[in-house]
Amino acid sequence: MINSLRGMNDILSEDYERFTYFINTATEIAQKYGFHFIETPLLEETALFKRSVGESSDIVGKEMYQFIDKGENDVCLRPEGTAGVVRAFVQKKLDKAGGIHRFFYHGSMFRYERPQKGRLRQFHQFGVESFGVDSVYEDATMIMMVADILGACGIGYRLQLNSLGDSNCMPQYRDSLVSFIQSCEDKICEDCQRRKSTNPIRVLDCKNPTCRDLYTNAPKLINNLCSTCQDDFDTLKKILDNNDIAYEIDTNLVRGLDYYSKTAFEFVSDNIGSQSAIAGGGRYDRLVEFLDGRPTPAVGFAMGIERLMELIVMPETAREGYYIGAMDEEAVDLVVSLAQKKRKTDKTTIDYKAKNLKNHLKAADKANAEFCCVIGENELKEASIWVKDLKNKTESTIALKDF
RNA sequence: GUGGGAUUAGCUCAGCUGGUUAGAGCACUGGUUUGUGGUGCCGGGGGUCGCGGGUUCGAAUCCCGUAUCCCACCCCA
Repeated sequence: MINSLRGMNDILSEDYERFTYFINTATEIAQKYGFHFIETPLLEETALFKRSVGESSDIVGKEMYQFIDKGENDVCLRPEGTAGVVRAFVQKKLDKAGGIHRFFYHGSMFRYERPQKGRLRQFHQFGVESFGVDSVYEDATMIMMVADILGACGIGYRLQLNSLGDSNCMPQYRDSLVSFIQSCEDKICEDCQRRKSTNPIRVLDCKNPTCRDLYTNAPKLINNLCSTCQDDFDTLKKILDNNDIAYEIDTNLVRGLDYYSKTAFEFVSDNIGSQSAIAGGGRYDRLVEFLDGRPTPAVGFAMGIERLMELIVMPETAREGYYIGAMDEEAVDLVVSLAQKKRKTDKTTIDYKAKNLKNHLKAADKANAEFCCVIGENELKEASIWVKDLKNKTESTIALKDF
């Protein structure tokens, strides 16, 4: 038997119901916010991710499905969605067109990681990207959209918020943090030594108790924001307050991707194990120009669909449509024709085998049909069909021409 | 990539320190009280016990390897 590859799942049956329910719900909401669907390729030039996600990130450093194709192009399966959307945005010259462009997408992402619950090698994200709006109101709107989607799916969450600063204040802060780390370099753990050069802000999030103690005196980004960033962050909090969105400030919240600036947020769930981030996003005002576009402010988020799956509260599925069966072999052909006719307007299932009434009722019940329709000896004689409403438990025999 | 646990029927699992034809519940399927379900009764099919080696008279059970899943780390959605 050939099995699927490690970390790659099939989605079917109940999972598929939940999956499509989520996509449909999220799509509907994104459209209400004025976003338009965009589909970008699963395969892109490797350079795209190196320049956008950043070479220092784990994603690019060790998790990409990267290979040389038959044309000797260095390509890889997309590990995240934003880079491709930005590439498309620039390639279609929407940056030069100006104005506001809002997109949403959903699809497979690939990361070569060790799988565990809520972490797969092929997984699915739903995301949105907004281009051309520098107002922090757009950041707030993104957060409210995530809240709406999660709310519509009955999913509880905590929202964590931070500001990463911009090109004004971030580099300065980074420098001061690095020199702080250097001051106690001999005492910190191995991971932090590595983080110092790859992603220094991450050290603040270290779980090692010794490191934690040392870092209590480290400079805090939140205290080193420039006035623009500080004002925007204050405004963001005010907007969320006004719209009844609860949040926690997490000064250690760092997005793993290099392109983020200013607003960073993460929605987490306490009910799905250690992979608790269910949505993450933020502002990335510099990314469009990193990818050779005209400088364009942008903000977006992505949600991990697999992590949401078991949290989604599905609506009750009501009985629907018809089940048609025959009690005598002679009626089977008639039943097939009737079903074909009914299918033009309603969900209809049939059984090709003649069975007694009891078995048909059982089958209709299992198919979750609203009506169980049966043709037997009596009905065949008088050109009628017996119909039972399985919800109201009422029954009647009606002429075939009225069925 | 590192460390730990698990893997027995379609699903959830039992199977004690190795001992004859490997079990349960649910699901599936057939028959039933001669045309009334979801909630009766009786029966049936289905497992080379993840895979490959080894120890043994004998392995689901012990050992080694391997694959996958789960947990923690790393990191992220």
